[in-house]
Amino acid sequence: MPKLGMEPLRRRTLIDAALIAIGERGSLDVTMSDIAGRAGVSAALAHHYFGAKDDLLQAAMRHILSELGQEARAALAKATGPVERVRAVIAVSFSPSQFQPEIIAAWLAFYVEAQRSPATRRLLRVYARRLHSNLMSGLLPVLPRDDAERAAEGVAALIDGLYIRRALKDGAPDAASAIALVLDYLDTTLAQRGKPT
Amino acid sequence: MPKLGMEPLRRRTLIDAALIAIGERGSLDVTMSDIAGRAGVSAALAHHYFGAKDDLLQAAMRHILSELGQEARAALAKATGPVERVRAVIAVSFSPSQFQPEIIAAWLAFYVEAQRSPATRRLLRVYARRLHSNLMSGLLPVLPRDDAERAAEGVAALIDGLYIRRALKDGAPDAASAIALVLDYLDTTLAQRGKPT
DNA sequence: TTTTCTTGATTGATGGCTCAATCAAAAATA
DNA sequence: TATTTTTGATTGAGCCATCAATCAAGAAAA
Repeated sequence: MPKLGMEPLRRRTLIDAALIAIGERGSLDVTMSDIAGRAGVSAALAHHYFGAKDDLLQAAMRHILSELGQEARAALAKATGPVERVRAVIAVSFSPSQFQPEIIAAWLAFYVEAQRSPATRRLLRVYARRLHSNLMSGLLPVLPRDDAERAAEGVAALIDGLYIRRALKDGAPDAASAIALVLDYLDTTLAQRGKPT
Repeated sequence: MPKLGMEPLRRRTLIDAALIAIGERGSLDVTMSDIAGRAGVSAALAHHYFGAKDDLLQAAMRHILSELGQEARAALAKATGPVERVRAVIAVSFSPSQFQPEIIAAWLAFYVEAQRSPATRRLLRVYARRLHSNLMSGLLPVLPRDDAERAAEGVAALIDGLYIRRALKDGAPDAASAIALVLDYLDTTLAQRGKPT
């Protein structure tokens, strides 16, 4: 029985704490002390395990990205047909674990960070490409390539837009109506251009 | 003949400088010295005219909001019919003066700031409401209220989403294809649900 | 003991903001 | 007109707080 060191536990705890802090403040403008405090350790320890603050933030970003990817894979596995794949991708984007103010605030903050940090930009591009390819895997069988591209771009933009609007949480759409809106867009597009299902 | 003081000139210059700085860095993480330097004055003077840094940033936000509003009013005035009004709103959102990386980066940064600053949040809500009402003024005459609401929400989300995607400037859509995408959404929605034009 | 884990204390840098002082031009006064 | 006074514009210098990052030394575990 391999005895694990503290490292994985600490890293995980610190990442969770970082995401909570980011979510609460709504930006990456959080101090290492704050994060470490939430994790119940000293700031020095956070540096010990992550090196620099940026590395911890990167790890946090990677974490939500990886969770999203996991959910997406699971949902795609259950999808029965092409269009179902697209619906699955949409549903995951607005699942309770993703479409909540804290996570959304973190996403937004990371988008801003991407302007400055090439590493973060790279991560966001990975996400964008994965989303695009997931959508295309469902759209290509039922739409001509050009229309599929357009539809994928539209769905992706809709998702991002609904996210950002949710961040203002004023008349922000809840998950249900957000999903409905995107599905409506999808159905309309398919009805107009798609091969019959 | 009223002799103007330096104040309006300086305020304007500083606001421009702030927007350039924000656009370049891609976030509100700009120093007063940087902004003042670009404006060719000392940091102390910036404080003299604006008080706190937040006040200057607020003013900068108000400025781009006001420019957008002006363009929108002008475009709406020229619109001949309801649907033309909607098209005008869309066109303005992607006009060269708005849909450029620096301005978009500023928008993004302000969305993040809104998480922390109630004043900024208020400003963004003003924008959101104005956009919504502009869209509705064109949609209500040709769509049942519920469908109009949905369409307005969809168009708004699409616009925001295309903005945020442009910020990553990877496979980012250019203005032309962004407009095309939104117009396509509009036409499709109208074709499906609208009264004939 | 040796190794791992953890922290308090410290440092160096950054950056918002204040303030006293300067300068120029206008206004008031002589 | 010449002189004094006032006022707005402007800045350099520096205070002060915040924070990321380091380090050396202490606890805990092996």
